[in-house]
Amino acid sequence: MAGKDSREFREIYERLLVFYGPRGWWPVTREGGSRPEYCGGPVNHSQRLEVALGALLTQNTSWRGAGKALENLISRKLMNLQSLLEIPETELASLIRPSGYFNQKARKIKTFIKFLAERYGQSWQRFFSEPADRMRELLLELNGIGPETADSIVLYAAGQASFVIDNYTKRLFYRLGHSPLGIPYESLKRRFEKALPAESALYGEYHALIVTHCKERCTSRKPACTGCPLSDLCARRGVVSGKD
DNA sequence: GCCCAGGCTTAAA
DNA sequence: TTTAAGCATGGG
Repeated sequence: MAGKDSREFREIYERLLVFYGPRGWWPVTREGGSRPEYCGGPVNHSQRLEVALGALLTQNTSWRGAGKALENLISRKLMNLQSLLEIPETELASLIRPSGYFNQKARKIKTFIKFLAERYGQSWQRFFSEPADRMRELLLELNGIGPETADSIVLYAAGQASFVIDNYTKRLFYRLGHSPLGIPYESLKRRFEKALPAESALYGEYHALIVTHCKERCTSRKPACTGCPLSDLCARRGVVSGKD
């Protein structure tokens, strides 16, 4: 089974990479820049923090709104532990309004920031050097961080191999005929991690390509199957349907 | 107006 | 243990 997944998951990856090209995930704001751009992920700790907050802010929300919320924080020089620790939760909520669920998300950000400060103090950057499994475990204990957000932080903020699953991944691999409709998160994650070598660059690119493909082509309502780079591998090619 | 968007928590069945 | 409701803005 792992052998079959291994061949097929790699083939899907190669096809998507050729078709769309490298995605440059996760978007980060350059030093002196005003908004997040796709240029290859974080290279400093302020950017790692930005990626982690972005992962919280984009929960069940389009990236557009999350990006705008990040811009607001960055333009006010708040993308550092001390400022985020000091800002009142209500003020934080008003700044991240465009990302939706702003009250809940403000609380989640506060929870995460307090965790870093209380556990690591001044050397909070050490958090990103925790082993991937340990980091994931710590994140999952925090209110507001579930499996996808935890994996996004481990993979894109810390640069460690942990495969990210999301609804796009579930939908695409269901349509391709590789997994049942309501497959549990951990189950699909394990399949990817067994099928592929544990390389953060590979995991990061793969997830980014899946998101691109599902946003641009394999959409919820009317998938654009004509010209799809995966159509000859797909169990549901040409099947027009409402959902799924 | 309805549907969807790079989820998660809490409470009810 | 599975299912539903709630969270909320913004674009198509």
